[in-house]
Amino acid sequence: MDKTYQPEQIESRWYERWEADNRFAPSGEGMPYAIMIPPPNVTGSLHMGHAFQDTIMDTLIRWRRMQGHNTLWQVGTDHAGIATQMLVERKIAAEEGKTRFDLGREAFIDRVWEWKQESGGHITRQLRRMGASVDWSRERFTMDDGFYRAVQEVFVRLFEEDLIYRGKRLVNWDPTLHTAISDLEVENRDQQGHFWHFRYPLADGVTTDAGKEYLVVATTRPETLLGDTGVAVNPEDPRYASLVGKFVELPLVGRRIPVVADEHADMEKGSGCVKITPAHDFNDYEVGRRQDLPLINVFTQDAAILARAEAFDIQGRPLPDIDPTLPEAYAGLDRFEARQRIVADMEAAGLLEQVETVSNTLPYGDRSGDVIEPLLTDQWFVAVESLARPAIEAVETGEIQFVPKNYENMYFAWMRDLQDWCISRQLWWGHRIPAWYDNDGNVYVARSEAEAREKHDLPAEVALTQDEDVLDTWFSSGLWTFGTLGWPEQTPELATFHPSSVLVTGFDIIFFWVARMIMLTGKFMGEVPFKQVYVHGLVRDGQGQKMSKSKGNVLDPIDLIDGIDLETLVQKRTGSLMQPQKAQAIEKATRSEFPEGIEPHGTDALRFTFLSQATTGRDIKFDMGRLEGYRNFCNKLWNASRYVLMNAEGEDTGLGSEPVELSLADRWIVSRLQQTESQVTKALEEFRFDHASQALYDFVWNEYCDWYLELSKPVLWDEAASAEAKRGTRRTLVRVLEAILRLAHPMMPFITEEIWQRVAPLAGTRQGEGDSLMVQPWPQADDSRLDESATRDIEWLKGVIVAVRNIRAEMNIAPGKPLEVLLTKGSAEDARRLAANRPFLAKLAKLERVEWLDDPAQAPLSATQLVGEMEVLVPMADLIDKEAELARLAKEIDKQDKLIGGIEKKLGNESFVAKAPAAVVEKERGKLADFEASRRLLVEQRDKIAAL
RNA sequence: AGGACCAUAGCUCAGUUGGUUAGAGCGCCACGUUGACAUCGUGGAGGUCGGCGGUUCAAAUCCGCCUGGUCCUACCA
Repeated sequence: MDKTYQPEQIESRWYERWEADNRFAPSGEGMPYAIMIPPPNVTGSLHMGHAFQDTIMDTLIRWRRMQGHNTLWQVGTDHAGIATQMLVERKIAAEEGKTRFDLGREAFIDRVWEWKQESGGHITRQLRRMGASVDWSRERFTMDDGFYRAVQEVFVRLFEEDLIYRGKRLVNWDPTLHTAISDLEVENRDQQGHFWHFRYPLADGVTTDAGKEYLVVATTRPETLLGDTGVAVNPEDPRYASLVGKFVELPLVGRRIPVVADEHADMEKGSGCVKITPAHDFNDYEVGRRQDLPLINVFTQDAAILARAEAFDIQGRPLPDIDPTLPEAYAGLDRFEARQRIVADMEAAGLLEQVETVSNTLPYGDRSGDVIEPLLTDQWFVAVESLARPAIEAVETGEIQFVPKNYENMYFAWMRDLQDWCISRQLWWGHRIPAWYDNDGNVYVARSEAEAREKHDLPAEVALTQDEDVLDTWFSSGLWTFGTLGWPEQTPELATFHPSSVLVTGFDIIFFWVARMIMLTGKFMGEVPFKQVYVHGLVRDGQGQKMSKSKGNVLDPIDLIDGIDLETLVQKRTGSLMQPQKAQAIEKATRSEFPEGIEPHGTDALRFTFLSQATTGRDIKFDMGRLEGYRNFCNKLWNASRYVLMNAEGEDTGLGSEPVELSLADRWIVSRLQQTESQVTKALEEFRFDHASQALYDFVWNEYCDWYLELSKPVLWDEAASAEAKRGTRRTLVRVLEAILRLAHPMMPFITEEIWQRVAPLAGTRQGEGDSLMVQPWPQADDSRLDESATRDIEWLKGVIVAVRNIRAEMNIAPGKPLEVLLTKGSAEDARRLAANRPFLAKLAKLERVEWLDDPAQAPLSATQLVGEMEVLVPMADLIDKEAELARLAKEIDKQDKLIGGIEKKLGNESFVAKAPAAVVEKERGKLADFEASRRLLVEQRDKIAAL
């Protein structure tokens, strides 16, 4: 083995080997355990969130695989409608100066497929780099033929059950992308805005109770005035009671619109009167429905003002009786321009009463960045009510469990207030809606045009055109758990692996995806899509900032693995920015944060870092320091293995029938191993990856390396040690390491496999050349191997060694200087332990001589430390700096006094003694005795030195 | 406005059902190259557990209020 750990070499090699050996496919034996990967965007690239998520899934899958489960990690990618279409549109625009309309639908879609072929392998390659043990043979893409069949089937069946309908509804419209988007794709941003108070003259000579000839309404959106179809007042409002049923004359337009009573109007706010624009505001739409007001749309699809408005009733039927004329002056104006003109015209007409500056929030499309417009359009919807009920129940009954549990509340809150789901998108890239229209506008929903004709008996002369729209991406991803397993066919995989075991996902897509999967899967499979949902937080940068290209704080997981030099990193972060003016600041920050670029750390270290930071339900501030620390941990494991191999390869490791003797240390480390195995297993069961990684780290570094390897040296290197003892220690070294590798493998697959290949033959666990750590049994703790007496003995030994080290440090004695040590005031047990551990003590504490002193009175002047009741003495003679030592002792005594004081106070409290459990009281008494003993020793020592 | 979550060492975080001398890693200080490892070893400094109040014999832990932060939902006519 090389002297230093070099991850890049071993990682790609092992992944290829595993894949070639078909290690990732289900074994076909054991209990099924399945995870469906949240499908990343096919043309996307791996970001920190993916890397984190993939690490968790892979750890679970590898762990369960080793436990003997029949594991399937289903892999695949998503076509990601809007995102991908926009990307290709931009690319074509940049390269050829053409729009998708120049190309036409078919040619454009061909181009998207081309782009998918070109770039679609990127993210899957990166997934491999992360070590993801997904079953590549089953890779799916949401636009595959098979998956499309599932999508069509679901659409058609839902339609046939009246759970899908088409209608003219108010939807979130993106004026840039020209498509409807869901509520969830809308991002609310705080803004400084204006609040205009307008006078709406009352018609027919009516006046208010206060004698005014107008009502005052306030709005942040004056341009929608053109579409007003009413003014609402609160039914309880005495000021306007007499006006309900009367009319106002809509300024600039001249339309007569009624004053209606509706609870939407808040008496406390403004004048108490609200203008109602049902076609351009979601609340007003509801008021319109309640009050039977017409809907008047005044916007084009670009959100510019129409020349002639479009009037509909609440069912979306045209209302020819309403005069659609709009003032010519505004026709074709963009909404924001129209706003200014309308405000100016109102002011000129003396109808502007007041302008307030207010802060409000505006809806933005999270893809386009444009202000979203509520717009009346024809769309397809899923009626969710009947689907939501069982979906809520599945979580209520615990059939699906969220981890951590508090996300269930978030889920319930959303599910109980669910609006019908708009599933049509005015895009080209996606699953085209399986609906056909004849020339009369009749709609036929079927799996194909042929089926539509057959079902509805339509002769060939009847021309049918397919709906232009495609489905919301989340409609298809909602079928992910069963669609990937071959549904609607009843495949063996579907029978075996559905429901899947656990979904690993970010809280940000609980609504987009998780909820919809539960609903659609419940409907079509009659069961839940997964039994548990592990919800993790967002990966943020070291300062807690969201990573984003525009902030220039993005870390690429691959760069953390392979390293990147500063110049390349700067270029990566500042290249092709939307706001190039930020480049300088980003460059500066990057140069100061990574003056040397980023070192390579390897996949295993990155994975271990993610796991160690995977704490429950909170965001992760990615810590470069920990990444380095865990890279060092890999190195530690590497070097410990080198030591073991150096001492075991070519030697007798106790596999044969020769007698074997286990030392105290051997028994101790085996005992501690059992505990570690329990801890790691328990932590994984609870999704506490931080605990699992911590337990492993502790055991490997602080016990196996720091103590056990050191304790093995006296046995292996001492000529006097017996062959049986050497065999026992070698065997323990090798077997414990082999168990460590199995325990660590799900978290750090590469380094463990590499080492295991060398170590396993010595432990007798490798079957042959082709064997892999991936399929070794998961370590199971054997409680019969817990050894408390060995543990106590080793703790004693560690205590004495640490005591001597302490004395060295305090007395400024060179670490290498051989010392003489006396032990005194101990029990027979202490004496026995000394006898049993003499060589270990000598080696680890660098002692020349260690003697038992029966009579404490004969102790020479010494530096002392306490181990239990026993004193550890290092005779100091004239080496002591009197003043310094007295000061140190005084400080120590003071510390003990405080501890003693605290406990005495406690024990002096009658209620404590009376009410606290006896065990607690006993424990306090024991502590008191300890502290007092320490104090006595310190005082004795002080007096001795003071007397010098 | 309502709700959720968070606040522990300079930094990133652990701390199961209340009883610990409050922990880890990184960073910091001192010392150290003998053959696993300087990507290391040994020792150390550093915290009134955000603030106030309450429950309790006992609170980092339970309850209330406050402050600060993150996020979600709603509103913003």
